[in-house]
Amino acid sequence: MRNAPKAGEYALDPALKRLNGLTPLDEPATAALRQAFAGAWRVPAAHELQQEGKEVPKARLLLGGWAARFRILEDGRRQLISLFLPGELIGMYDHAQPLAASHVTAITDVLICTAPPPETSPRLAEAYALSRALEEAYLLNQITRLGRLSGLERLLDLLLELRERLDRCGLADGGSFPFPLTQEATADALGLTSVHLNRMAQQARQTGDLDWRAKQVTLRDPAGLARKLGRNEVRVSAGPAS
Amino acid sequence: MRNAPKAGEYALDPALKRLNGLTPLDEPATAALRQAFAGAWRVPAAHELQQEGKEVPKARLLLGGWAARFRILEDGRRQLISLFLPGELIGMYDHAQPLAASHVTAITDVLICTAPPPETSPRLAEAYALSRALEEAYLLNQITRLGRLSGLERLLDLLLELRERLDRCGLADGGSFPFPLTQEATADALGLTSVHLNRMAQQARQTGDLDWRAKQVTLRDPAGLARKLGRNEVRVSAGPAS
DNA sequence: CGCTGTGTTGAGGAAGATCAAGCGCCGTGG
DNA sequence: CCACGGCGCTTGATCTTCCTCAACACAGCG
Repeated sequence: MRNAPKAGEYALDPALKRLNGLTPLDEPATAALRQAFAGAWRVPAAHELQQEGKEVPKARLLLGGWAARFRILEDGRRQLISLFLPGELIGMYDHAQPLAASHVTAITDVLICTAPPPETSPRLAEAYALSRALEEAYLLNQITRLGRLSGLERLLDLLLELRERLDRCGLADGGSFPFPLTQEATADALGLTSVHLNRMAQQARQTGDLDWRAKQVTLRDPAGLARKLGRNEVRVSAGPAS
Repeated sequence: MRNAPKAGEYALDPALKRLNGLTPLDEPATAALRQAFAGAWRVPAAHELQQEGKEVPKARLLLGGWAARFRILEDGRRQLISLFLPGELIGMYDHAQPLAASHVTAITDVLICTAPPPETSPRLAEAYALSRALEEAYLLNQITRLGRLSGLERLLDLLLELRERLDRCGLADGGSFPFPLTQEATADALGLTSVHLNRMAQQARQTGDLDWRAKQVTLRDPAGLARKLGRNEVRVSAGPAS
């Protein structure tokens, strides 16, 4: 975790930028968010944020760092279901006593806070709704990735998605972005073995599409790559914003 | 579609049974639902209910028949993302002008109605929330299925899930239930080719675990099979009801 | 300085895809 | 009534992708 910043180093901007980018927030919303940020706490890498089958605590907002949602089978096989990036919601449900459908752990050191309730402001509620719709769309992406793409395609498709998502909170610099997952964890996300993932990564390097070292990924020509893979940007609302 | 009942033949029970099983509904909720049922309409098999990228019309409730959510890649590869069974919600979102993240088509002839708004009653809102949480849990199931299970495991795991879901609306009879998907469509759901799926099905037949013919599936000993696969029932709430 | 975790490479094997053909069933039209 | 055609299911042969097992290199860290 060499390159994972300490929790104290995180700017609060990414989360605010993402939510505000989903839909313009009003004064009560930003005020509530800033107050929530003030009560944020840090969770070190590899620690549990949620345990499958246990009751989900209050909805939380990820302010900095990466977390992952996964399931483990009885024989040890592991599937990484999705990733949580800065500005994304963890465990927001509308029903009583929700149970976690998966584990969640911190991948890097992580900064989280309690999410202000949607009743705070209609604008905040709208931002949450959009965030959850995006989350669902990412799950659908993951399903088609695992079901119908080859190993190499899966890797590149995932990286393109992450680039797009990080861009929403200002954490992508062109085709470059932090990528704290080990190859092992990446393989678990893509339904591959780490050995095979490694070979696919080499292949992507040799074609020049990918530079991946020291927890940092650079995609040469993300737009062209997306076109080649037949991947288009995720949109969940016909409105002017996202 | 020989065995698909005509839309007119559907009882309205399944949907009501499912929703009421999620959380006990009150008088306003059941009244609103019955009124919505009265305005239900029929969509023939293979017709579109929703188109990817287009704006989602009002939220709908599936009263009878099966529908499927899927994506198609540019080169024709197809991934069936999830299934909609009687009593399940289609296209309910909390934000303005939602865009469909996938296609939805009717697999059998289908009976649908507009879903009464959640504001109708807090009980109805709770039922919707639980329904959506279950839907998310099924997506997670699908992800681990595609990512980490073998072909044979995928088939049996999916069938176990469908049995459980149909049981919620009273459409499963022990280990037996209607299964209107072709092998081709089933393969698309499981990320396999139809040829390979066929072989896995034969294998399951030979071990006696599965009887699948004429759009009808029977699982011998679903509980034992679930145990063998390490699969446990889906629960999304710690409350007394599901 | 040795340990552990992560990435890399090789050789061989298994799961699943592809290509191709045939069969039964049913609806359609002559 | 029968011939035809299409669709869904089944089977065989061959090829590719991905997995398994094993070893080693390298870096960070106690």
